[in-house]
Amino acid sequence: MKKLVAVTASADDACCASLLHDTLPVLDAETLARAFAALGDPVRLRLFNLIATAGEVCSCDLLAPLGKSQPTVSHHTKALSEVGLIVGEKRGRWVWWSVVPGRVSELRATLA
Amino acid sequence: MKKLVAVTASADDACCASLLHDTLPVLDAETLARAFAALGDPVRLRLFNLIATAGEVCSCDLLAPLGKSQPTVSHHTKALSEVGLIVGEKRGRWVWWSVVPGRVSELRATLA
DNA sequence: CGAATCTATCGACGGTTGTCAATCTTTCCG
DNA sequence: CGGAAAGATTGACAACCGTCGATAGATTCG
Repeated sequence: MKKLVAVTASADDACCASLLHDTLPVLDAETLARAFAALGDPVRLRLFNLIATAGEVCSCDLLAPLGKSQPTVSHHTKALSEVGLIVGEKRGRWVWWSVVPGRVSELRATLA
Repeated sequence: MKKLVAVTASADDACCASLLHDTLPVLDAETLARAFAALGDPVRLRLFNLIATAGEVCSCDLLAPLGKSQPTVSHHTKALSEVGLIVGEKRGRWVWWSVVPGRVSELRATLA
């Protein structure tokens, strides 16, 4: 562990002024990272992109474009919805998925 | 596997028109997803944010704010640089890290 | 009610990942 | 040269993740 405060004036033993403070609170980082991680799988990223492009998509139409089994697609939609990136509305037998614009904006703002 | 084309006019056996095509090429999704995954760890997201905020940071100043061991920080900087989000310039004994704006823009564009 | 269909859950398996201690490499300076 | 310091690499281990088959739940239709 590095010492946090230089008591004496000897600054030549450090490469720079240091004392960086976290602009991203640890708790927020945890939540944001979980959202980024949700997009960190190629299948899920394409899934997210399909929904974002189409506006509203039902699960049954995601199997063919993604080339994955039904349980796998269900697993991924759950992962994306758990971090708030998409939301599903059940209409009859089908579930219609759409993106949550506000949540996406938060991620974009983190990359400013 | 679901049939991709409805030969007959019986559309009542599907919930919608389907025939979604991938707007995100599979290969691009692979690369983009790896970048998002790199931001999908809380420590790495804070690390990235520290560098983005400070503009230029040397590795030795990242240990204290992150509270992680030197090998772990090195592991994370490597992960971020391998996906092109940050780049390190070696000056003498130290390595100075900075973000790659173009790469970050690509990620932001994916969230448009 | 009963059959059919869409979706979610469970269990399991193989692969990946975050972490640290120990060690090696590179660079500076006396 | 030789010691010191920064950073990278290696090895190991526990935890997590993507995937699928099988199964259960929910909803519509006959």
